[in-house]
Amino acid sequence: MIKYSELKNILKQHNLRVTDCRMDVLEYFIKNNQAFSFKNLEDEFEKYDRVTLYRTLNSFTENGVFHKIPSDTGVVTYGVCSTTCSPQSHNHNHMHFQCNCCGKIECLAEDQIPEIKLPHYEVMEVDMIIKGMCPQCI
Amino acid sequence: MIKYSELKNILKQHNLRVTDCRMDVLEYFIKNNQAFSFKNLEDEFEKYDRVTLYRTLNSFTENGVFHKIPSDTGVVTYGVCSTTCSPQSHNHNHMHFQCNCCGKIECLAEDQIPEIKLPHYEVMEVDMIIKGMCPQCI
DNA sequence: ATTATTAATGCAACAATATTGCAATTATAT
DNA sequence: ATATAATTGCAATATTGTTGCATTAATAAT
Repeated sequence: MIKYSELKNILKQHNLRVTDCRMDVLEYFIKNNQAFSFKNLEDEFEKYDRVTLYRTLNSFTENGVFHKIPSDTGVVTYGVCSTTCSPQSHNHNHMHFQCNCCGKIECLAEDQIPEIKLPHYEVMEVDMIIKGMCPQCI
Repeated sequence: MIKYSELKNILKQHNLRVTDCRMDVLEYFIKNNQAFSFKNLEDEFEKYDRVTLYRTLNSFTENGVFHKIPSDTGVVTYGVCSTTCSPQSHNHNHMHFQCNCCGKIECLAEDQIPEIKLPHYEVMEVDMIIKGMCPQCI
């Protein structure tokens, strides 16, 4: 269980004001340790206006608290950035796992991403989406 | 330049009727050798109704002619599947490159995808999104 | 602790994106 | 050439995301 003061510090470290909505959303992501879409949040936090949730996701993304996770469904999900990310130096290499059974999306350790070399290209960022079965569903 | 009869064969091989819209869309993808979004098609093919283009993309995807390319913008783009793909056996490993400069999205050779091993997980499909600069933009 | 300043929230309206039903049309098989 | 079955275009609808603005709340300054 993450402490209130820790959540607060994360917001402050990213130059974000501390508000109820931001605290609740951030806590929800961290305590579940998985990625969520806007729709997930809308269902979970009916007490907040849709627009506020959109803006929360946007400000978190712009300020390096969250990163967007690519998907081929048109539905973007968001994950908490590793602690080394900031608005200035954002770690752009991510590895994500999506379970075909329960649908859960997780962020996996970045150091597992193999180095990619492409002749004639300049590689700046690598994002891997791995689909399959998670330990709980096997 | 791809021949009319070849395009026709691709459609027939995937159990799709040959229509003007499908021929035009497929030719557009193949001759440009890159990925396009719905929006791209809508701009290119004003002669066809938006709904028809949506349905064309969906039928191509469902029948293994196209595959969807993940993105973190919420805009899905589509790429032509390799010739070995069919509705029955679809090759699910893809490597895509998106140029941060010109925006072009390309499908890269599948054999360049490194094998991923995740303890406790069952990996079924790997999709890599690589961002950077393409040869033309460097 | 109180006040001034600045930012976030909620609401309404709007914009963009995607889907469905159905009649008319077109493609394929016979 | 005709029958059958699928695709198209249009209209309506649903879903998803954004903007402007008055009110409210959070931080900084006193």
